[in-house]
Amino acid sequence: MDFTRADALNTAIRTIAIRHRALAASMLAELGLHPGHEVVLLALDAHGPQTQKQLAAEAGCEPPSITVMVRKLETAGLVERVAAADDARARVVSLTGQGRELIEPLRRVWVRLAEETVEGFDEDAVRELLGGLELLAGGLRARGRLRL
Amino acid sequence: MDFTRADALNTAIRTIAIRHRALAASMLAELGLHPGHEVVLLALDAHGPQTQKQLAAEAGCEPPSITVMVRKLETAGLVERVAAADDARARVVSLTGQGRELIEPLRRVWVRLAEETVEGFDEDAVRELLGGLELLAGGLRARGRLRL
DNA sequence: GAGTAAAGATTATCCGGATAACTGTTCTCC
DNA sequence: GGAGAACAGTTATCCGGATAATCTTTACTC
Repeated sequence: MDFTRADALNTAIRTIAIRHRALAASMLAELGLHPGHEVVLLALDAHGPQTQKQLAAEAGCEPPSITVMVRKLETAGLVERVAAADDARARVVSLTGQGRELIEPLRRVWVRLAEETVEGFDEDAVRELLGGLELLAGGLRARGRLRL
Repeated sequence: MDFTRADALNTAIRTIAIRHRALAASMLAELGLHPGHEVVLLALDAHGPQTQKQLAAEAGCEPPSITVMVRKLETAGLVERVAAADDARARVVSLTGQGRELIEPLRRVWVRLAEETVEGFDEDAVRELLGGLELLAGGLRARGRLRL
């Protein structure tokens, strides 16, 4: 690949990353959340109570990041941690009632974010783009240097 | 847009953002750089000495981020800042000889990163994907809440 | 069963990047 | 030409996310 093309690709990804996150941040702020928290909450909603290790895998980030986020969500009253019955090392995280109440608004924000992200794209373009993004994500995930 | 689709889109973008950055970080580390620095160096190489405001615009991030990165690049000896001749507020940043020497290896790393990112994609798929990413980036840039 | 390896979680410390607040300079307009 | 708005930059402080190291508990192996 020539440099111009490579730069265009890397720059586009960087720009999308920064802007999508900024947009997410401004929308999530309405719910008192920071970007990253939504992933944890949605994962808990989708797959029920689970350990932080599982959460890390689902959220696509490292355990220490989960520890911190979960602690903040816990002090915010959205989540609770209890020691796992069968393993004293593990802690099972689950949504509190207050956390569950936040899920519906959160889902709406999540949809609005996606819609704004692809605003101006027609149906086919979105489908094509989504396909490409998922391939890209899959490829990067596979050859990532990360532990997960 | 339904939730499933929205989630797929948001998650893919988040995953790509994290992984691409992680991949970049591991490659840039070979040159002693952190992600973000390369954007500044490449901008200086592409468009010559410029103020930090211009750098912020080119790098797609906020002035305070540029201040810190430029200071680190300066202490690393890759960049130097001189007061602008016509404006005592502004500081013009330029590459040092040592910084210029890093450009070629950096460009190679940048190309390698892009190649690894789209590994497995054929020529047409890359072109299509790049087009979609640039549209996405443009749209997000346009409706961003950021100052730039 | 004892001793070592592996795993879950946490802490500390680094980084980029954001906003808010502040400093100092330039511009504008009366 | 003097007052106030606008602007370049910096600092302080927040956040997510990463790695490395540590602690505790479980699992494996002899």
